[in-house]
Amino acid sequence: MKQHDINFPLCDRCALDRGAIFKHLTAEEVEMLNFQKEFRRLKRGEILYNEGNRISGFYCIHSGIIKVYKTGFDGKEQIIRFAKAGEIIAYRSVLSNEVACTSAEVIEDCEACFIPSEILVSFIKTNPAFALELIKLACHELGEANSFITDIAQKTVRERLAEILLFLVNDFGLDDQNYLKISLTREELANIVGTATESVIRLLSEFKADRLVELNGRKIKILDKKGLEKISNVLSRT
Amino acid sequence: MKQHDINFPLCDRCALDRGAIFKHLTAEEVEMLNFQKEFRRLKRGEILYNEGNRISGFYCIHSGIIKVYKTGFDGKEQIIRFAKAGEIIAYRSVLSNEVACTSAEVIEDCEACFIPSEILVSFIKTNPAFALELIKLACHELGEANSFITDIAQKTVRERLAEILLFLVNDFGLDDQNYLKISLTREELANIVGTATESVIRLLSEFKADRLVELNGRKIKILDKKGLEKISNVLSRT
DNA sequence: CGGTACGTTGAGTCATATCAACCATAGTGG
DNA sequence: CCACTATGGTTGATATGACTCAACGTACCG
Repeated sequence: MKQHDINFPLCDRCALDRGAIFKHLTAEEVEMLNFQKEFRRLKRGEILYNEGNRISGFYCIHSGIIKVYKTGFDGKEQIIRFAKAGEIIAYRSVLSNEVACTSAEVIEDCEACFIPSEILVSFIKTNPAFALELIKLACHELGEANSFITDIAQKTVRERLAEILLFLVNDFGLDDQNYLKISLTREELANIVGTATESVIRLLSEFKADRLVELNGRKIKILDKKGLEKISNVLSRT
Repeated sequence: MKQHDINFPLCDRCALDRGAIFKHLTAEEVEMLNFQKEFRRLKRGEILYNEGNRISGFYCIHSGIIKVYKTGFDGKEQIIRFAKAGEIIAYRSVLSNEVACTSAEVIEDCEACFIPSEILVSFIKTNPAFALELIKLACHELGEANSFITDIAQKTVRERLAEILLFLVNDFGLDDQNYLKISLTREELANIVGTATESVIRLLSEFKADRLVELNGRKIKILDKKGLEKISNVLSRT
C-alpha cells in the first residue's frame, strides 16, 4: 500500500546490500515483499511494540537503531539486544506464535519496513533455503543469549561493562576519532550490563582514570581496546 | 546400523507419544529417521559433547535427564537448560553451523538417539511444517533465555532460587510425597541460579526454617508453592 | 580404613546497591 | 526572557547481599 511513497527502500537492494536473511528469496518473492511491506519512519523514543502485545508482523530495519528490552518486576528495563540496519526484530514472537516477550524502542531515528507475519510464514513454507536461514538466525541468537547468561551469572559488573563496551565497538564501530558510534545514556548502559546507573558512572570514571576510555558527555572514546579485553576476561582478577 | 539392537525405541512411537518436533514428519521420513539414527544408553556422568566441539548430529532424548551447560572463565559451570524425554539437544550448533557453545552431561541415566545432521537439514528442506516446528522451538527457547537474562540481572539470589525450584517443579514434577522428581547436587543448583554453592545451602535452610521446603539429603520436598511464588516475584521485598 | 565427593556452618571481606544531595542542560510556557 | 521543570550525570556516605576461605561432618566406595 505504501509502495508508491517517496523513495522508500526496495527490498531487492536491501537484500543484496546487506546479505541479510532475505538473500535467499527469489526475485518473485522479493517483489511480493516489496509490495506487501509498509515503510515507516520512526523518531527516537517511539515504541515499535510492547511486551505482551500480540504481534501481526515483524520489522526489518533499514537505518537507525532499536533497543529491544524486557521490563523486570520493579519496572527496571533489561536490554536484550540492539537491532540496526539489515536486522529484523519481533520475528521471535511471530514465529513462536507467542505474545511479545520484549518491547522495542527507537534510540536512533530509524527507517524500517513492517512486514506482515503471513508473508514470513508463507516464505518458510515455500522456500526451504530461507527457512534454514531463519533457523540459523534464531539459533545464532540463542547461542549469544547463552553466553550472555553465563557472563551475567559469573562475571563482575566491572568485567561486564568492559565486555559490553567491546561488544558495542564490534557491533556499531568507531568513528574516525575512535568514538563509539552508538550513543547511550548511562542508564541504558546500566540496563545492558545489568547494574545500577551509579555503578556504570563510577566504573566509567575508573576506566577513564586508567586511560582506557575518554568521556565527553554521552560520547565514549576508546583508548585502549587491549586493556578492556584484559579486564573483560578472567585475567582481570588483579 | 544399530537398528537391530535389543528393543530400541522406534521413532514413530516417540513422535506420537510425545508430540515432539517430529510430529510433522511423514511416515516415510520417520522410517528414514528410524533407519539412520543410532540408539545409545548413557550413564550418569557421561558427556554427550563438549563446548567447542564440532558436532555431526543431535540427540533426541528417550529417557533420563541431560544438563546442558557452559563453562565460564574460571571453570565454573553455568547450567543453561535441562533436556528430558522428548526433547532434543545440540540442534542449535547443528543448525547455526557453529561449534557447540555448551557441553552436555547425563545427570540421570539416559537413553537417547543420535541423529546425523544431514537428516535434520534434509527434513527442513523437504518438510516445511517440520521446519516451522523447529523454528518455533528455537524461538521459544530464545524467549526463555531472554527471561532468564532479565532474572539473573535483576533478581536477588534468594528470588532466583525460589524461582528455579518452581521451574523444576513445573518441568520435572513432584512424586506422590511432593518431592521434586529431579535430584541435583547443591552445586548444580548453584550453577543454575548463578551463585555459590554455600549460598544455595544457606538459602535452602532458610526456606526450610520458613517451612517452604523440607530437605532430605538431595531430595527436596515442596511444602509451600505459594510461598515460593511470593518470594520469587517482586512481592518478596519484605 | 583411607580417600574422595558432597554438604554444612561460621567468620570476614568486598563489590555493588541504595539513598541522598547536587549540578548541568535543555525545553517549556507565561 | 526568565523562572520552572524534567532529565541525565556525578559524587559521597552507608548498608548489605553474596562470595571467599576455612574447617569440619558425613557418606559412600574400593
